Amino acid sequence: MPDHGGDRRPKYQRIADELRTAMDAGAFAPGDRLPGENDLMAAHGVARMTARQALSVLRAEGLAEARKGVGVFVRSFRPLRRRGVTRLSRERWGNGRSVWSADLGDRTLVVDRVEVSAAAPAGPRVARALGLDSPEAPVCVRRRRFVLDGKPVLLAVSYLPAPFTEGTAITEPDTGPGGTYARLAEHGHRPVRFREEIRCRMPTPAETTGLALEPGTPVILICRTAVTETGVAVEFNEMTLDASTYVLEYDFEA
Amino acid sequence: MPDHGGDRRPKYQRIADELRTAMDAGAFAPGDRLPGENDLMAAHGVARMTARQALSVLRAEGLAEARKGVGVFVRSFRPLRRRGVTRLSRERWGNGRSVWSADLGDRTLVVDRVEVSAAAPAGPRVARALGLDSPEAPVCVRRRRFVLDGKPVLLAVSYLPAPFTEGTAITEPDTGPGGTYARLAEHGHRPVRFREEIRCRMPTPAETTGLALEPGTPVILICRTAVTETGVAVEFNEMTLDASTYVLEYDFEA
DNA sequence: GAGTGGTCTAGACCACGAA
DNA sequence: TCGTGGTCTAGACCACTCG
Repeated sequence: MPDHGGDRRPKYQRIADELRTAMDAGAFAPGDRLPGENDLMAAHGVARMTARQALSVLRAEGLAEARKGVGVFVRSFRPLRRRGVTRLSRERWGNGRSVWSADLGDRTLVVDRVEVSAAAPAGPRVARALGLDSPEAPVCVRRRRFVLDGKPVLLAVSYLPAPFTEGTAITEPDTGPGGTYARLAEHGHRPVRFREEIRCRMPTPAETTGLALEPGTPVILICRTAVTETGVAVEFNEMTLDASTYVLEYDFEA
Repeated sequence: MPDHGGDRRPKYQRIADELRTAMDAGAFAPGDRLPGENDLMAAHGVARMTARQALSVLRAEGLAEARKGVGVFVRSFRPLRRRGVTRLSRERWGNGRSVWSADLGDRTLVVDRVEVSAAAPAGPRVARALGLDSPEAPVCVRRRRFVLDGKPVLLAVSYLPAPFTEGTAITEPDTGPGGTYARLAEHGHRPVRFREEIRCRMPTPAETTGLALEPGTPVILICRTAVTETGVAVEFNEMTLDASTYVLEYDFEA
């Protein structure tokens, strides 16, 4: 008979709370091992599935990660800072201190995979974002995966209207010094205005494998549209970020 | 006997995949009822816990929500757009209009709860963000909850150095026309530069209750620092957003 | 009252990693 | 080899919603 000991809350919630409180109090540091299923069964006198459910709560919250055959451990959060504005315009204004201090600015992202298609149909969504007349309009598609210290952290798919990329290095895996935007500028299509839209949700199975995500890790979606001085959209970039890795930063003026 | 039918993947994953694929194909529209635990047990010849685990996968992905005693249903996503740059431009808050008005479509976003403390110790984190000398330095703390059509979607905690707020309406629940920034401007502390830092993670239990979140819904954290022309930080604002409600938007130039 | 999802038990076999 | 977490079964009682 399930005796809740004067507490109406489910057992697995109380066990999870107890562990979470201990973690907050510093009893378990990031990387430390947590009590396993067997420990919780013995300590709380519950069945296997109940102990398991308690741990699954912590994993779903992104607080713990299980390693098969080893144990359950406290996850750590070491953010990678992405500066939305200054990264596209070399200019800084140093006021306003960062809240999440662990700034790994010196680490460099390595492109893991590149996949380029010189011309493919835009499709309705991309055509609308780029302001193209037809969903059949050809676009250059560049897919890339970025890896930080061996762990994939960012998937990016960039769409550019084919007329702007034909005969340029943009259709090559290596776009050359300055990257895509430098090539666009050389051909008179320099992007000057940007819009980034940000969403956040739980990952699809494809994203989970592509980013090697732990359970309980959301993804951040950034959709960037780049526009020239004359108001022509030259790039639509869809990025999928491991939310346990990234902190986004935007500086702007009133 | 666990017969995986020539497939190495777990049964619950294959069941979840089947439902997810059907949802993508449009067999289940947002709001539609999905096959329940009993349906899946019968259809796939599995035990209760296995069918349950399959559904829990979809809930953890934010795709489905369970209603006790009723069934499991496809979740819908109706985003609320938050414009990070233009919403803080001077014209917006200079003319007495609420900065939030621009965010709304046909829906209404109202402040649900306000809690103001005229002077409290900043604490190390806030002191650092505001560039205060001491963690004991007094700050005005304003806590607010915003509700959209009856559902809480945003928790905001704003910290302002007490010297800038003493004797102003900022220490009142109602800050008056133009809000906090208008009051700051009137006393010679007009914020002109802003930095917003964005993170995303799974919610804490407090956030889950405070925002009435469904399981499988991440939260977006925005930390905004507002700085005057002379480089003095006058506000540090921590916001917690229901990620299933919000889309953030940032416009900027190269 | 019937059906639903929420919680829980007491077993079982497996794959994995470390000693 | 041994302990770990991953999966799965076959039951059970409960609270909730709806007709």
